[in-house]
Amino acid sequence: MPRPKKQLSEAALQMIAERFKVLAEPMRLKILHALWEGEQTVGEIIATTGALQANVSKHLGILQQAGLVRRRKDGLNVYYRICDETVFELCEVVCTSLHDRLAAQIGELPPAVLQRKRA
Amino acid sequence: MPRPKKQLSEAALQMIAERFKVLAEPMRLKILHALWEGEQTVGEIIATTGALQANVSKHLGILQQAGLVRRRKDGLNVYYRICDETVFELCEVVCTSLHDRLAAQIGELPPAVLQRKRA
DNA sequence: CAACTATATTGCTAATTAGCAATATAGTGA
DNA sequence: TCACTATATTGCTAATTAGCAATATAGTTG
Repeated sequence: MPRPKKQLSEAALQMIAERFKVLAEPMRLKILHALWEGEQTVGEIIATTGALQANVSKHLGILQQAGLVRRRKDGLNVYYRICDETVFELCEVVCTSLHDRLAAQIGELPPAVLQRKRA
Repeated sequence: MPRPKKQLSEAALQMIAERFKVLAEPMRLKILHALWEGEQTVGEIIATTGALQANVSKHLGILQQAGLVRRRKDGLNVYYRICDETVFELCEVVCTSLHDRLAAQIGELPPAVLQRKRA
Protein backbone atom coordinates (compact mmCIF):
# COMPACT_ATOMS: atom_id res chain seq x y z
CA MET A 1 0.00 0.00 0.00
CA PRO A 2 1.30 3.45 -0.87
CA ARG A 3 2.56 5.69 1.87
CA PRO A 4 1.58 9.28 2.33
CA LYS A 5 3.82 11.54 0.28
CA LYS A 6 6.38 13.61 2.09
CA GLN A 7 8.05 16.36 0.14
CA LEU A 8 11.81 16.76 0.33
CA SER A 9 13.63 19.55 -1.46
CA GLU A 10 17.11 19.25 -2.88
CA ALA A 11 18.34 21.50 -0.09
CA ALA A 12 16.79 19.23 2.51
CA LEU A 13 18.34 16.15 0.95
CA GLN A 14 21.67 17.93 0.97
CA MET A 15 21.42 18.81 4.66
CA ILE A 16 20.36 15.32 5.66
CA ALA A 17 23.13 13.75 3.61
CA GLU A 18 25.60 16.12 5.22
CA ARG A 19 24.61 14.95 8.67
CA PHE A 20 25.03 11.32 7.68
CA LYS A 21 28.39 12.16 6.18
CA VAL A 22 29.63 13.51 9.49
CA LEU A 23 28.68 10.22 11.11
CA ALA A 24 30.19 8.14 8.31
CA GLU A 25 33.70 8.05 9.77
CA PRO A 26 34.70 5.37 12.29
CA MET A 27 37.06 7.74 14.06
CA ARG A 28 34.35 10.33 14.60
CA LEU A 29 32.04 7.64 15.91
CA LYS A 30 34.83 6.57 18.22
CA ILE A 31 35.19 10.11 19.50
CA LEU A 32 31.44 10.42 20.05
CA HIS A 33 31.52 7.10 21.82
CA ALA A 34 34.29 8.37 24.05
CA LEU A 35 32.05 11.29 24.97
CA TRP A 36 29.18 8.95 25.73
CA GLU A 37 29.88 9.05 29.43
CA GLY A 38 30.47 12.76 29.67
CA GLU A 39 32.69 15.61 28.61
CA GLN A 40 36.40 15.11 28.10
CA THR A 41 39.40 17.23 27.25
CA VAL A 42 41.05 16.86 23.87
CA GLY A 43 43.96 15.18 25.59
CA GLU A 44 41.69 12.61 27.16
CA ILE A 45 40.02 11.94 23.82
CA ILE A 46 43.43 11.49 22.23
CA ALA A 47 44.32 8.96 24.90
CA THR A 48 41.00 7.14 24.59
CA THR A 49 40.97 6.89 20.82
CA GLY A 50 44.67 6.47 20.18
CA ALA A 51 44.51 8.90 17.26
CA LEU A 52 47.02 11.66 16.57
CA GLN A 53 46.39 15.06 18.09
CA ALA A 54 45.96 16.84 14.78
CA ASN A 55 43.37 14.36 13.58
CA VAL A 56 41.37 14.44 16.79
CA SER A 57 41.36 18.21 16.66
CA LYS A 58 40.13 18.20 13.09
CA HIS A 59 37.41 15.67 13.76
CA LEU A 60 36.24 17.63 16.77
CA GLY A 61 36.03 20.71 14.59
CA ILE A 62 33.85 18.85 12.12
CA LEU A 63 31.62 17.51 14.87
CA GLN A 64 31.24 20.97 16.35
CA GLN A 65 30.53 22.51 12.97
CA ALA A 66 27.74 19.96 12.58
CA GLY A 67 26.34 20.94 15.96
CA LEU A 68 26.90 17.55 17.54
CA VAL A 69 29.41 18.64 20.19
CA ARG A 70 30.16 21.78 22.14
CA ARG A 71 33.47 23.32 23.25
CA ARG A 72 34.22 24.65 26.69
CA LYS A 73 37.58 26.17 27.38
CA ASP A 74 39.15 26.08 30.82
CA GLY A 75 42.74 27.26 31.11
CA LEU A 76 44.90 25.28 28.75
CA ASN A 77 42.33 22.57 28.31
CA VAL A 78 39.37 22.41 26.02
CA TYR A 79 36.46 20.25 27.05
CA TYR A 80 34.11 18.75 24.51
CA ARG A 81 30.72 17.29 25.18
CA ILE A 82 27.89 15.95 23.09
CA CYS A 83 25.10 18.44 22.63
CA ASP A 84 22.84 16.47 20.30
CA GLU A 85 21.54 13.30 21.83
CA THR A 86 20.08 12.05 18.57
CA VAL A 87 23.57 10.81 17.79
CA PHE A 88 23.06 7.90 20.13
CA GLU A 89 19.59 7.21 18.84
CA LEU A 90 20.88 7.08 15.26
CA CYS A 91 23.65 4.66 16.15
CA GLU A 92 21.26 2.46 18.06
CA VAL A 93 18.83 2.28 15.14
CA VAL A 94 21.67 1.40 12.80
CA CYS A 95 23.01 -1.24 15.17
CA THR A 96 19.61 -2.88 15.41
CA SER A 97 19.22 -2.86 11.66
CA LEU A 98 22.65 -4.35 11.11
CA HIS A 99 22.00 -7.00 13.72
CA ASP A 100 18.70 -7.99 12.15
CA ARG A 101 20.27 -8.18 8.72
CA LEU A 102 23.13 -10.40 9.84
CA ALA A 103 20.77 -12.61 11.79
CA ALA A 104 18.61 -13.02 8.69
CA GLN A 105 21.68 -13.93 6.65
CA ILE A 106 22.62 -16.57 9.19
CA GLY A 107 19.11 -17.95 8.93
CA GLU A 108 19.54 -18.48 5.21
CA LEU A 109 22.61 -20.64 5.65
CA PRO A 110 22.28 -24.36 6.33
CA PRO A 111 22.46 -25.06 10.05
CA ALA A 112 25.87 -25.80 11.46
CA VAL A 113 25.67 -29.50 12.10
CA LEU A 114 29.09 -30.10 13.51
CA GLN A 115 31.21 -28.12 15.88
CA ARG A 116 34.72 -28.05 14.49
CA LYS A 117 36.27 -27.63 17.87
CA ARG A 118 35.33 -27.69 21.47
CA ALA A 119 36.18 -24.85 23.78
CA MET B 1 26.13 12.23 35.40
CA PRO B 2 28.08 9.51 33.60
CA ARG B 3 26.22 7.12 31.33
CA PRO B 4 26.55 3.36 31.51
CA LYS B 5 29.42 2.15 29.35
CA LYS B 6 28.62 0.49 26.07
CA GLN B 7 31.44 -1.34 24.35
CA LEU B 8 31.98 -0.83 20.63
CA SER B 9 34.68 -2.69 18.73
CA GLU B 10 36.57 -1.27 15.78
CA ALA B 11 34.66 -3.64 13.53
CA ALA B 12 31.36 -2.40 14.89
CA LEU B 13 32.36 1.22 14.35
CA GLN B 14 33.36 0.33 10.83
CA MET B 15 30.02 -1.28 10.04
CA ILE B 16 28.01 1.56 11.54
CA ALA B 17 30.05 4.15 9.66
CA GLU B 18 29.54 2.17 6.47
CA ARG B 19 25.78 2.34 6.88
CA PHE B 20 25.91 6.09 7.43
CA LYS B 21 28.13 6.40 4.38
CA VAL B 22 25.53 4.78 2.19
CA LEU B 23 23.02 7.35 3.39
CA ALA B 24 25.43 10.25 2.99
CA GLU B 25 24.63 10.93 -0.66
CA PRO B 26 21.75 13.19 -1.65
CA MET B 27 21.03 11.19 -4.79
CA ARG B 28 20.70 7.96 -2.85
CA LEU B 29 18.39 9.67 -0.38
CA LYS B 30 16.40 10.93 -3.34
CA ILE B 31 16.10 7.39 -4.69
CA LEU B 32 15.02 6.07 -1.30
CA HIS B 33 12.52 8.89 -1.08
CA ALA B 34 11.18 7.93 -4.49
CA LEU B 35 10.64 4.42 -3.15
CA TRP B 36 8.83 5.78 -0.10
CA GLU B 37 5.44 5.13 -1.64
CA GLY B 38 6.23 1.71 -2.98
CA GLU B 39 8.33 -0.24 -5.43
CA GLN B 40 9.36 1.25 -8.76
CA THR B 41 11.17 0.14 -11.88
CA VAL B 42 14.60 1.56 -12.61
CA GLY B 43 13.05 3.54 -15.43
CA GLU B 44 10.54 5.13 -13.10
CA ILE B 45 13.27 6.00 -10.63
CA ILE B 46 15.27 7.58 -13.43
CA ALA B 47 12.26 9.68 -14.37
CA THR B 48 11.54 10.64 -10.77
CA THR B 49 15.07 11.60 -9.86
CA GLY B 50 16.22 13.05 -13.16
CA ALA B 51 19.56 11.28 -12.85
CA LEU B 52 21.31 9.42 -15.63
CA GLN B 53 20.59 5.74 -16.05
CA ALA B 54 24.11 4.59 -15.27
CA ASN B 55 24.21 6.54 -12.03
CA VAL B 56 20.82 5.34 -10.85
CA SER B 57 21.86 1.78 -11.56
CA LYS B 58 25.06 2.21 -9.61
CA HIS B 59 23.33 3.80 -6.64
CA LEU B 60 20.73 1.05 -6.60
CA GLY B 61 23.53 -1.48 -6.53
CA ILE B 62 25.05 0.23 -3.51
CA LEU B 63 21.71 0.41 -1.73
CA GLN B 64 21.09 -3.25 -2.39
CA GLN B 65 24.57 -4.21 -1.26
CA ALA B 66 23.82 -2.42 1.98
CA GLY B 67 20.61 -4.36 2.38
CA LEU B 68 18.37 -1.32 2.17
CA VAL B 69 16.53 -2.25 -1.04
CA ARG B 70 15.57 -5.45 -2.83
CA ARG B 71 15.46 -6.32 -6.54
CA ARG B 72 12.64 -8.07 -8.29
CA LYS B 73 12.93 -8.81 -11.96
CA ASP B 74 9.89 -9.00 -14.20
CA GLY B 75 10.54 -9.30 -17.91
CA LEU B 76 12.64 -6.43 -19.08
CA ASN B 77 11.98 -4.39 -15.98
CA VAL B 78 13.61 -4.53 -12.62
CA TYR B 79 11.60 -3.39 -9.63
CA TYR B 80 13.27 -2.05 -6.52
CA ARG B 81 11.66 -1.64 -3.15
CA ILE B 82 12.84 -0.66 0.29
CA CYS B 83 13.42 -3.62 2.57
CA ASP B 84 14.78 -1.84 5.63
CA GLU B 85 12.30 0.53 7.19
CA THR B 86 14.86 2.00 9.56
CA VAL B 87 15.90 4.20 6.65
CA PHE B 88 12.86 6.37 7.19
CA GLU B 89 13.33 6.42 10.93
CA LEU B 90 16.92 7.58 10.53
CA CYS B 91 15.96 10.38 8.17
CA GLU B 92 13.20 11.49 10.46
CA VAL B 93 15.50 11.65 13.47
CA VAL B 94 18.01 13.66 11.46
CA CYS B 95 15.35 16.02 10.19
CA THR B 96 14.11 16.67 13.70
CA SER B 97 17.64 17.31 14.92
CA LEU B 98 18.38 19.69 12.05
CA HIS B 99 15.13 21.51 12.63
CA ASP B 100 15.81 21.95 16.32
CA ARG B 101 19.30 23.19 15.63
CA LEU B 102 18.20 25.78 13.11
CA ALA B 103 15.37 26.91 15.36
CA ALA B 104 17.86 27.39 18.19
CA GLN B 105 20.12 29.41 15.92
CA ILE B 106 17.20 31.65 14.97
CA GLY B 107 16.51 32.15 18.65
CA GLU B 108 20.00 33.49 19.20
CA LEU B 109 19.58 36.21 16.62
CA PRO B 110 17.97 39.52 17.52
CA PRO B 111 14.28 39.50 16.68
CA ALA B 112 13.35 40.80 13.26
CA VAL B 113 11.80 44.11 14.07
CA LEU B 114 10.92 45.25 10.61
CA GLN B 115 9.47 43.41 7.69
CA ARG B 116 11.37 44.45 4.61
CA LYS B 117 8.46 43.74 2.37
CA ARG B 118 4.86 42.89 2.59
CA ALA B 119 3.50 39.90 0.79
C1' DC C 1 59.83 38.56 29.18
C1' DA C 2 60.96 33.12 28.25
C1' DA C 3 59.77 28.33 28.56
C1' DC C 4 56.26 25.14 28.63
C1' DT C 5 51.71 22.75 27.66
C1' DA C 6 47.36 22.03 25.19
C1' DT C 7 45.02 22.68 21.16
C1' DA C 8 44.36 24.35 16.37
C1' DT C 9 45.78 25.01 11.68
C1' DT C 10 48.22 24.25 7.30
C1' DG C 11 50.36 21.71 3.49
C1' DC C 12 50.79 17.44 1.57
C1' DT C 13 49.66 12.70 -0.26
C1' DA C 14 46.94 8.70 -1.10
C1' DA C 15 42.52 6.73 -1.42
C1' DT C 16 37.67 6.97 -2.41
C1' DT C 17 33.80 8.08 -5.32
C1' DA C 18 30.03 10.59 -7.98
C1' DG C 19 28.99 11.56 -12.46
C1' DC C 20 29.60 10.96 -17.40
C1' DA C 21 30.16 8.33 -21.79
C1' DA C 22 30.46 4.16 -23.91
C1' DT C 23 29.72 -0.59 -23.95
C1' DA C 24 27.80 -5.00 -22.40
C1' DT C 25 24.10 -7.97 -20.97
C1' DA C 26 19.48 -9.84 -20.74
C1' DG C 27 14.82 -10.23 -22.05
C1' DT C 28 11.19 -9.48 -25.77
C1' DG C 29 9.04 -9.91 -30.15
C1' DA C 30 9.19 -10.36 -35.26
C1' DT D 1 18.05 -15.31 -36.43
C1' DC D 2 17.71 -9.77 -35.87
C1' DA D 3 16.11 -5.53 -33.89
C1' DC D 4 14.63 -3.39 -29.87
C1' DT D 5 14.22 -2.09 -24.87
C1' DA D 6 15.67 -2.04 -20.01
C1' DT D 7 19.26 -2.44 -17.01
C1' DA D 8 24.13 -3.24 -15.64
C1' DT D 9 29.01 -2.58 -16.10
C1' DT D 10 33.41 -0.39 -17.28
C1' DG D 11 36.81 3.31 -17.95
C1' DC D 12 37.67 7.85 -17.10
C1' DT D 13 38.08 12.43 -14.64
C1' DA D 14 37.41 15.70 -11.06
C1' DA D 15 36.46 16.55 -6.35
C1' DT D 16 36.61 15.34 -1.53
C1' DT D 17 38.99 13.90 2.59
C1' DA D 18 41.50 11.15 6.29
C1' DG D 19 45.83 10.86 8.08
C1' DC D 20 50.47 12.58 8.73
C1' DA D 21 54.10 16.10 9.69
C1' DA D 22 55.15 20.56 10.70
C1' DT D 23 53.90 24.88 12.39
C1' DA D 24 50.99 28.28 14.72
C1' DT D 25 48.25 29.90 18.52
C1' DA D 26 46.70 30.48 23.22
C1' DG D 27 47.09 29.99 28.05
C1' DT D 28 50.15 29.11 32.12
C1' DT D 29 54.06 29.63 35.11
C1' DG D 30 58.43 31.31 36.34
